[in-house]
Parts: sequence; structure tokens; C-alpha cells
Amino acid sequence: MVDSQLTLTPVETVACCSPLTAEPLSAERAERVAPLLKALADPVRLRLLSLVASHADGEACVCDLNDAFDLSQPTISHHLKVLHEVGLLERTKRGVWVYYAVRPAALRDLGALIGGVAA
Amino acid sequence: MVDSQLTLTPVETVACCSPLTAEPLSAERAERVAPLLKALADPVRLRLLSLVASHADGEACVCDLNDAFDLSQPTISHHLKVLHEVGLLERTKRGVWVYYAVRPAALRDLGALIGGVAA
DNA sequence: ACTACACATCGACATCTGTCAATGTGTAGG
DNA sequence: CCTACACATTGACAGATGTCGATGTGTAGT
Repeated sequence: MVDSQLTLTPVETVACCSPLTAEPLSAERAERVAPLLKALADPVRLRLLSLVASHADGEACVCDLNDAFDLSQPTISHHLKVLHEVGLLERTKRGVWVYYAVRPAALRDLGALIGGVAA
Repeated sequence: MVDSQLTLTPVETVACCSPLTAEPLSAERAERVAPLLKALADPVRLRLLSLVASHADGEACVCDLNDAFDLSQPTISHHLKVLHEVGLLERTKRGVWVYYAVRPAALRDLGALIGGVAA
């Protein structure tokens, strides 16, 4: 596993092309966009992403995120992994702590794809 | 069942407030936004929505949509129902045919929520 | 080394989801 | 009425998903 350095994350395949409403989405592109939306389509992950995004330096420690939910630590870890694998969250380890940060471009592109705002 | 006349569709609960990145999403709001994204988070439904949106008059007959996929008619009907229930698609019956049309505002608001463009 | 801590992974489980074949419902023509 | 057609609903089933407890991994302090 080389992580997102060499492999193209789903989010990177969205940063192009016209919005949903402009022309029929090809089957291939739909298959690549869907996982991104699937990653977002969960209340906990939505809140996690929002929490990280609206944090002070645009990043948040897992320990903080854990405390914000009535869920087990493995569950939070799982959700963060999903958001990370899809390319919506960056992962940085500093000492014992792990920090997640949003990729603003990812959200912007996805929003444009759905909302129809010119990319 | 009174349909979307009296009950508030998920999509209508999104048309407000600040984007994900502005401030932490409340648990309640996350619970209401997630179903919308869940409805979108499927390759077939993405293509259906895109097909309808980019159709001539902004609406498309189910018969046309059926032909665009290698899926059974009930399956397409199911996906259209999901998109309709969540408020992304309007449903109109004319004679024997049923036409679906996108709600532009719904997509715009959802895109703004994700993309961070001011609502 | 040992312990404590932060986080990830694993295995198991109940629930949700996409799909189909079969059937139902309503509309229009003969 | 009876048939044909467009679409919806139902029931069933395999596969995906969210959750947890238990365990693994790596880092830092004593």
C-alpha cells in the first residue's frame, strides 16, 4: 500500500468535467463519484468532516473527535478511515496523536458537481 | 400518505444554514442531510438524476430511463422512488406515462452545503 | 523493561441495500 | 369487457454497512 501518493483517490477523479445537470453522467464516472458520496452519506461522517473542517487550524486530533460522539473509539476510527480512503481527509501523525484535515478542493469540486456551479 | 405536500422532504430541510466547513454540523441536521446524500450515493441513481436533468425539458419519461440501463424495470422504478421520496425528483403522471423532473433548488442547496459556496 | 496511552485492525453480529421475478394497478384502444 | 401497455409494489435473497468488544501496534514516560 502506497496510500494516496501513487493511487488515484476517488476524490481526484471528480475534479473535472461538467456538473450533473449539464450532460448525462457516464457509467464509468458515476461509478467513481458514487463512493465519494457514499463516504459522505452517513450522519456520523458528516459531523466528523464538519468538526474537522471548522476546527481551529483546519485539522483535529482523533482524541477530540472521539469525545464528540457516543460511539466507541474503533467506530470513530473506522469512519475516519472511510473519509480518508476516499480522499476527503488528510492524515498526519505527530507523536502519539493523529490529526485529520479536510481537503478543501475535494469538497469544493464535489459541491460543484452536485450544485452545478461551474468547476 | 399525503406525499410532499404536507410532509417536509429531506431536501427542504437542507435549504438553509451554513456549509459543512463553517461550523460543526449538529447531530439533528446531520441526520436529515445524510438520507439526501445516501439517495445520491449510488451509480445508477446518479446517472438517473443526470439523465433527467440534462433532458430536453428538464423532465424524462420512465420508459426512456429504463432503456438507458441494463437493469430490470422494477429496479429502475425503485431507484426513482428513492430519489423522489427524498425530494430530488418531481413526479408527474400524464396519461399512461410518468415523468420525472429534477428540483434545481434541491441540487443547488445540497451542492452549496458541501462545496461551501454561500447559500 | 515495563506501563500507560492513542489509535488501528480484527472478528462477529444485526441491519440496510440493490437486485430480480412475480404480481398488482391504472389507463387507453378495440 | 378484454387485451395491451406503463409503471409500481411485493417478497426473496446475496452482499454491503455500522457497530461493538477484543486485540494489535507504535510512542512516550518512569
